[in-house]
Amino acid sequence: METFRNGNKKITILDVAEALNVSKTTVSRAISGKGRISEDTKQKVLAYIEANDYKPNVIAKGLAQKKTYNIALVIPGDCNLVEMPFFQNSMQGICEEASANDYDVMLVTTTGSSSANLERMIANNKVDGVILSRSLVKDRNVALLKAQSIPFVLMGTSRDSKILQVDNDHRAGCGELVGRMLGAGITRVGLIGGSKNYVVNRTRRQGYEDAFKNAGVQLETALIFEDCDKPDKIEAAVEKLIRENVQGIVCMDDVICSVVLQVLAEKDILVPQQIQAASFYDSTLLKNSKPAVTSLVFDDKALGALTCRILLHCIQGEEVEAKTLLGYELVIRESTLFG
Amino acid sequence: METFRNGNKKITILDVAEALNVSKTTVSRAISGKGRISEDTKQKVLAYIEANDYKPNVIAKGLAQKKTYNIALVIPGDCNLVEMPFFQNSMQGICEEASANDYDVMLVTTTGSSSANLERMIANNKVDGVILSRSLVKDRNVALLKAQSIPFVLMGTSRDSKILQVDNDHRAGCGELVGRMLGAGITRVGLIGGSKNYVVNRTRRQGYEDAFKNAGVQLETALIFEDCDKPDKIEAAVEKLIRENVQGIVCMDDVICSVVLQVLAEKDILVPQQIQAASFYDSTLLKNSKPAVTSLVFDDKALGALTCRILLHCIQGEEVEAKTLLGYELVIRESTLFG
DNA sequence: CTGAAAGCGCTTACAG
DNA sequence: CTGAAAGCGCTTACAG
Repeated sequence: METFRNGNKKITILDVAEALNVSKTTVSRAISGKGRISEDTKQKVLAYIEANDYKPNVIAKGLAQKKTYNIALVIPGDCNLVEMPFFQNSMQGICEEASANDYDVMLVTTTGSSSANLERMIANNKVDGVILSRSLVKDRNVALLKAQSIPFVLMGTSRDSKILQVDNDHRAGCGELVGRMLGAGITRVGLIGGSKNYVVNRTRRQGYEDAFKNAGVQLETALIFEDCDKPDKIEAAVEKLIRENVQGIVCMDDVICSVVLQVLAEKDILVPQQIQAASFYDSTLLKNSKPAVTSLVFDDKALGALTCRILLHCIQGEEVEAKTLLGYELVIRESTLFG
Repeated sequence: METFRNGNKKITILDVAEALNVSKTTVSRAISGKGRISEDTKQKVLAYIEANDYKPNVIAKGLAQKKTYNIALVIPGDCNLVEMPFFQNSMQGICEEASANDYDVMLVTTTGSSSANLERMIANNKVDGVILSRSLVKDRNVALLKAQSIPFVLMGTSRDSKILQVDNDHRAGCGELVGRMLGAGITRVGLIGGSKNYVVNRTRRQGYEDAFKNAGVQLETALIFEDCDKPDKIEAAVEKLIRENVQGIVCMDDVICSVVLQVLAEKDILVPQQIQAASFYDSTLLKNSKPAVTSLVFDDKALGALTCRILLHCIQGEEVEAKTLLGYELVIRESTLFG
């Protein structure tokens, strides 16, 4: 019975040591590459390991080294539809990068403002570091992490310059998009954005403001609508913008944009002839809509991978950039009329 | 220096043993509740632990017990927009349930058909069991898991009765939905579904067929359109269904449904007066569309939690149901005309 | 009821 | 270049 249940019992470092008539120390050294060891014995050990499919027990290794080879990824349990692709894609980038470095990622979903789950995981010594993803303006996870002095990096933006952060450059992206409109003589351009609780939405607005400053065009706050997280708020915003005679509307996400297009269509306002439209969050929604929408595209997967890499460096005690910004791409489609 | 860096150094079982003048064994027993121990000393230990905020090192505990207190969650790295809410919500259910049982969940994203990442995690002994989520018809993860004889449960459906599975009852849900239409005299009802590579889409079709069988109505395969994973395929399907004079259309997801509504609107076909429509995947898309769409709603979070619970039971060697089905809710809105 | 000791599978000074 | 030994922080027969 026993034999059956242990059919594929894992072989340990001791097994290979005995088989090769060397010490565990030697085997360990051959694997880690640390410490002096002759090339000969090293190859011998490596060959045996390869042949017998030996895999070191990472848990035991971790115990001895006081490491876990795990990182935690904290994502909001209650994110909205619009943000799911961001989390999905960045998640994949993180997992792949971690895997490539023999790390694994533990998932922590935070509900509401409670950081109990993260706390538990840290108290249990289960991770070497953590990735916080796209945070709210008021984030209690940050406070927790700081108090525990555990390495962490924010995949997103924060005004707190003390926390490591890497993000896509929403500000520059939005700046260029709006700047192009202004440059094309479209000076009355409205902005419709989601919840101001999200730092990312505030960052986008900054890009909008930058563009006006750079173009020397007077900003009109009456053309800015934030916290439009429900269809009716978006519709109201569009109607006001129409009354303001805007020539262009920039939307902070694809859902907002599709509502905008719908409202404009209902009112028989032509896009782009009468009002131009552009958006963040390239998606099938925007690609397939009529007209196809000019939009900013970010590489979320690359963002995840980079964030993970930076955290890993940080865990290994290396110096890392305090803030890293990744680029963007502006895909121009039928909904706009600039170059 | 040292002292600063170890400012919040974790206290170990030895520390509490010495502080209390008992053995590590005793402390361990007080915590685990295993083995004989006097109520007095137990309380003494527990009190000290509480007061000094001692947390056992789960890694060390795991090493000694040959357990990890981790489970892996495998999700497709490349799922489409429509499925994201499913993964997000079930993920949350899983994490919460795991947390409540002092387990943590490791994330594995599989790209394409490669199960390399899962393999690595298992080889590294990092998990006690794994949850496979909504699988493809041909799933190589299953084969891998079986070969390793590691506990796993599928959050979804499979024809392989040997694998533990828990799913929402898409079949019964679809059966009831279509059955209601048939019962209301709407006998020409079309079905438009996504990729047949997904088991869940096949399951839904079964429900559709069940309804016809139960109602004694002859099924017409000409009214069934599968693999409609692109807008143009959906449009083509709708046009054919119109020519077939259908009275109702059932869509397998909200994106399909929104395309269907769009096509019908373009052709000035009234919903529900001329053609009724219903869908799976309740979402804001369906709730806010005009008309609001009758749809099947499933509790993905509960599904995740239950799946996790079953896996945990399985890991603990308890008997579990081979297959568990969770209910559904049919939300009737303006797009249909039955009771 | 309690404890000393061995063990989980590794790593790493230390000595040779 | 190699190994014996101690240690990471727990658990668990075994003995008392």
